[in-house]
Amino acid sequence: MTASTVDVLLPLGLDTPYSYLVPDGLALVPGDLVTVPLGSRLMVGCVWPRRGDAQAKEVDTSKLKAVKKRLDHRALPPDLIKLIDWMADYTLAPRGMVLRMALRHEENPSPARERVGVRATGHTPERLTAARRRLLDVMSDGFVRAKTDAAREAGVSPSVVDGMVDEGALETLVLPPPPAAETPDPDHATPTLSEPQAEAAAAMVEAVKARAFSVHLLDGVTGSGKTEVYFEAVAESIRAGRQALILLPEIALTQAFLDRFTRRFGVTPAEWHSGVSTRRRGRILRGVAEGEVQVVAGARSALFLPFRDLALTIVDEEHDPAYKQEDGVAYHARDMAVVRARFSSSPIVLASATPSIETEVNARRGRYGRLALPLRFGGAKVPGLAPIDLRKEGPPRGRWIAPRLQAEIGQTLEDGGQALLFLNRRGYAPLTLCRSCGVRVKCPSCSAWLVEHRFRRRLTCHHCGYNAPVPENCPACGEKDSMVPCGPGVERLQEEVQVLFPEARSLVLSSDMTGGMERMRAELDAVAKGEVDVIVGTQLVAKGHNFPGLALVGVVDADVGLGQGDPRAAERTFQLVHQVAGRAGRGATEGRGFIQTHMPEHPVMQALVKGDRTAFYETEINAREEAHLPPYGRLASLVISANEGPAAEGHARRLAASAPRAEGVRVLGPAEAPLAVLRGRHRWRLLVRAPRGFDLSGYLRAWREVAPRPTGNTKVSIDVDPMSFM
DNA sequence: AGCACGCCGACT
DNA sequence: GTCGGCGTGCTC
Repeated sequence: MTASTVDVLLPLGLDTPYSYLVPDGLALVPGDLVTVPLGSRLMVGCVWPRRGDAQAKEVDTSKLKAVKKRLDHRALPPDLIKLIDWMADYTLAPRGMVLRMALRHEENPSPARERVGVRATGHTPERLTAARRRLLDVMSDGFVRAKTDAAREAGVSPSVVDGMVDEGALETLVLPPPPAAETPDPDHATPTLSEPQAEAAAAMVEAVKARAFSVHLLDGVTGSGKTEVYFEAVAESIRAGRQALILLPEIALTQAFLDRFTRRFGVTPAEWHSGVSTRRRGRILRGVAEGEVQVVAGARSALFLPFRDLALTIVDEEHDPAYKQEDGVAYHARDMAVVRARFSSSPIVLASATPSIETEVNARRGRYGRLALPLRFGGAKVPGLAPIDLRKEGPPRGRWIAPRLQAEIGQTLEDGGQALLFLNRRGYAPLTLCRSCGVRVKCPSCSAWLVEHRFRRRLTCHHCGYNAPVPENCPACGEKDSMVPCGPGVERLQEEVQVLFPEARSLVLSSDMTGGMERMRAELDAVAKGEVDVIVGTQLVAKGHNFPGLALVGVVDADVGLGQGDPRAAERTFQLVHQVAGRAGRGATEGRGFIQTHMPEHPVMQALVKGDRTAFYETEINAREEAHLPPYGRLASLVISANEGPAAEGHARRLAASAPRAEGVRVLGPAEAPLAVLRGRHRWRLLVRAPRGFDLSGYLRAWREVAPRPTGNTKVSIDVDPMSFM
């Protein structure tokens, strides 16, 4: 009689599960979370399905240790297990590292702190102070309240509550844990939809009812009411008592989104992102696993939540590059969401005003259904963009606002409207150099310039976080007071606004704003109330916020990132500028937009100026097809990093030399990676190009088998479907 | 990911 | 002579 064993996958850099003995009386199924001994410590792992094929090497039974215990609170559902296996195969990451992403948020299963409530006993104490009287008044309804709530409602300090408990006027009792999220009401406020909106909504509702895998592109310009439309599909999944996941780029999970959700469903959705406390996440996780939490709005990590009955996934702003995770396991959350939808036999909707080329092509090929929304009837218009040719009518030296844009801002302010200036550069100046010797201030551990943040009086590296005070004298030649800032950032642009329009109230909105979420919320409120005249913002302003009073949008430098010939840069510029332009004219007023550029003839600029989305997609899709770039070809990038440059380069060369031959596959490089040094690591890169439909992961796995092992501190990281084409 | 083991340089 | 740096390999 052989003792039974299970395979347990551990959240480590291991690709294969380990076998453990199962103690008598413990029933385990795949997906169960268990504590197991590993070496000298205990750790949480997940019971994994046995591979169908006879696992090649059985471990010596005498070596097996036993499962310590099963964590009772939840198990990973089968579709999530499949997703983890699939992702590991696809990305070449160790299975355990993918599992880690699904377990990360519950390393400390919250020891649910007991909440204590109080209730009136009817007994009145002998000494009644004013505070005590108020408290008893509030409590006289006989309801149970949390201690702090009772104190707050009565306007007394918590010690008064404690005093009344001691006197016997109040009794304490343990409160049940609060629900992870309130139940959304699918019929709270049903919207009036235009005909095209209703059609798109109906198609999505049908897809939810079908309980089968399907992908739809919900394609509608800013202001066409995409959110309201997909909310109808969410409502259907709630009605069916099932679950919906709404993925958003972290930065777009704003109050504006939550407000819209609340207006539609009466309550806020469960939020899942890095800003949510561990305790709260623990509760949401449990609720999701048990099926009580019906709607989660979350950033990409929400993809790994253990939904009990996933009925629908929405990927909002599906084109957003924030969905791509670069470090650790390299994956694209949008693509993985599609895979999970397939494994859970449920529909997924990709929503965007400016779909990625990949998604657009999938829709054109008919692989994805397309639900197109025209502009909202009777609503405001998306502004056209007037080009300002910086070669002909640029601003004077040291300024960034061209005379024509200045005049337009002036006119807008006179008319009482708000203006938004968009510049995708944080800080004061992207470069600081010595006027005397020309030296540029570099990051000591990255190949990047330090960016001045005048507000904080520091120079900062945007790649590693290094920062130092702004030097008064040149660090190279010692010349006094010779350091000058070069180029604009949003802070410097605001300075220019203050000079040009001394009366105007201006505000900088960027991700490194101090004060966190609350400050940001307050600032946005101020904007909405019309307390701000000119907003100067980075890409943050493009995402999700509504500025009802906005009458003018100025794109200060549309050329940022363009010109190096990276097709992805063109796509990104188009998407970003298109979105920023969409911020204007969402209210009653018709907005106007201006775009400053050195290359007005560039196809991207032309498409933006004419508001011609179709032209952009035609040009870009043709270019991709001709160059056999995704989605008409496949790419993988291998970054070889080491503490010393020659070690990285040497290994990159040996690696390239060991590449297996395959029909249609080319290995390009090695070349220095775009950021040649990052956090003190020297980086070289290989790029693999393969035909469409080629099993790139399989090829890379075979390559890794025959490749020389990296030694010392050299590391190879693989990115299948990288964002960068260069 | 940890943790132990082992091989090399520089100190009480 | 030992302490301790890190590079390497193992954990069912």
